[in-house]
Amino acid sequence: MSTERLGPTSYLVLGLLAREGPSTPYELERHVGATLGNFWSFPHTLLYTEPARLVTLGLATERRETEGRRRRVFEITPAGTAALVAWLDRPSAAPTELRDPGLLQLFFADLASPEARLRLAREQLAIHQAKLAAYDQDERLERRPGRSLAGKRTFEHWRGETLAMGLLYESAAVAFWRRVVEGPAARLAADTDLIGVPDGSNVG
Amino acid sequence: MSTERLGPTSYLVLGLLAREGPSTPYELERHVGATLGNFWSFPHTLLYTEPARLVTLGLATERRETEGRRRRVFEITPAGTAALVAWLDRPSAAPTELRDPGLLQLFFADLASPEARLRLAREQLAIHQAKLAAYDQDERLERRPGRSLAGKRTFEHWRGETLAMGLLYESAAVAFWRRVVEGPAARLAADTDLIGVPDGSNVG
DNA sequence: GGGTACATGTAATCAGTTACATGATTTA
DNA sequence: TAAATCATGTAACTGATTACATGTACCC
Repeated sequence: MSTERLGPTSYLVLGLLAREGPSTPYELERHVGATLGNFWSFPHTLLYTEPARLVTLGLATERRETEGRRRRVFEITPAGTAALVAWLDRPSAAPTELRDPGLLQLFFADLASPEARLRLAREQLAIHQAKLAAYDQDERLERRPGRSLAGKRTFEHWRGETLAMGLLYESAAVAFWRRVVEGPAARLAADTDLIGVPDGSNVG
Repeated sequence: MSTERLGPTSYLVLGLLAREGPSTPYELERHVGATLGNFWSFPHTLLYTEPARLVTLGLATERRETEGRRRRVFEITPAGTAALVAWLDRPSAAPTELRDPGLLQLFFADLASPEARLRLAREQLAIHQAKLAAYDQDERLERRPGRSLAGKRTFEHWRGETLAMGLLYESAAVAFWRRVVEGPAARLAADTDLIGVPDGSNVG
């Protein structure tokens, strides 16, 4: 069996199907958007085509609604669960890909005008501040009392844990771009307290 | 002119050709590996095919050595420089892609055994600690006296600045995974001082 | 002079993206 | 009932990855 034709997207879908039960591509999209989608984009078309691929591999089944929107509902198979668990049992050693167009532009900023460089830094700072604020908002909603259903407890925890990394990254990015805005004179990544408390106080 | 058939890889090559002058794919590869390649991987084959594409677009020229390895040397054209500067003048708004297989596995760690989860966290911690140590080593070499040639000064600065973001990210990752290793009890991303001084003291 | 690491490429494939398109539900 | 938004998909394309392959220089 070609068990090694599976990529990150495959495991994303398998994992969501395992945790959330039978799902439509749209439901997958919603879940992704609320979690990993914050820092790892999965175009919606992927979440329509990937489950179909999993079906051909015997890792999921497809059922089509007969009424209304006639949506396709996918469900994980035992083989799918096995593949997922096997993947989880073998920690990935692949390095993080940090693909940031802004950083790429900064890398070449010496080839353009100082004004362009400053504009870049300011826009990037704004972008990351906005993202950071969105995380904070998210977290506040999350902590809202009366929302942690018993069964959802575990999921919410893992969700929060993973999002914490995204939040941490955005904090770092804000600190970084702020330094860039302040100019080359400021020493970079050489001070303590580069990253403050991510509680929103460093967003404005 | 199809000026919008250019992606990040195109600008990477254009930028390097602009800054370093005529280069072979292998030279491009070396430069990338020492800088952006630390957190944004560009497979070496890309650096052979992409320059060729730029040639067809009139943004670079190709010359082939006659002796020895008969390497292909690429040089940026005025049109190429123009495209590069135009890109730098229009700051990108595309969000950062943070594609981390380890985080993906953590996100689904509740579907496997607690042991698998702990193993994952430990391995990720080790990976990021090693990366952080490598950055430190790099920086130490960089600061070595008698190495900053006058003409190289500017480049070295931008290089260092961009690398600082990678270093900052690794610091955050180390702090993050350490918390994960310590268990769910520890509150995540809610304390001050999550990220220590990136001087190597937190690598061991 | 044989092995190893360095260096240079080609070709096929495929995951991911872009472009396009339409149906269903809600709201005003 | 028209407009807007939500939801659901297909198909073409292409940038990136994988697999393969070979030549050159260096070292022992």
